[in-house]
Amino acid sequence: MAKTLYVGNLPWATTEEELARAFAAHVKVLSCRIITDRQTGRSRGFGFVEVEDADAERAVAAMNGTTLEGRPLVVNEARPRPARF
DNA sequence: GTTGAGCGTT
Repeated sequence: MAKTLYVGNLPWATTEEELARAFAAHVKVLSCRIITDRQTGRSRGFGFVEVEDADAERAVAAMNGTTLEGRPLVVNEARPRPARF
């Protein structure tokens, strides 16, 4: 089982690898995805991290409020997406 | 070459 976490307030130059490393230091990161602008391909400043169900709250408590690259991170549980038909 | 509140692709 896995839960998706919303990570906001990310620096423009932050990559998935850096985000995964930051979370991997506290919890097990199953997958990570940085949302990039489809038009320009640049980072939108936020992303999503997929972690274990039991590690979700731990990841939020460990990473939420911390600073990455000099910017305070905002970590919360991602909103459920409407399933596609 | 920029910006900064916000929830994403098959």
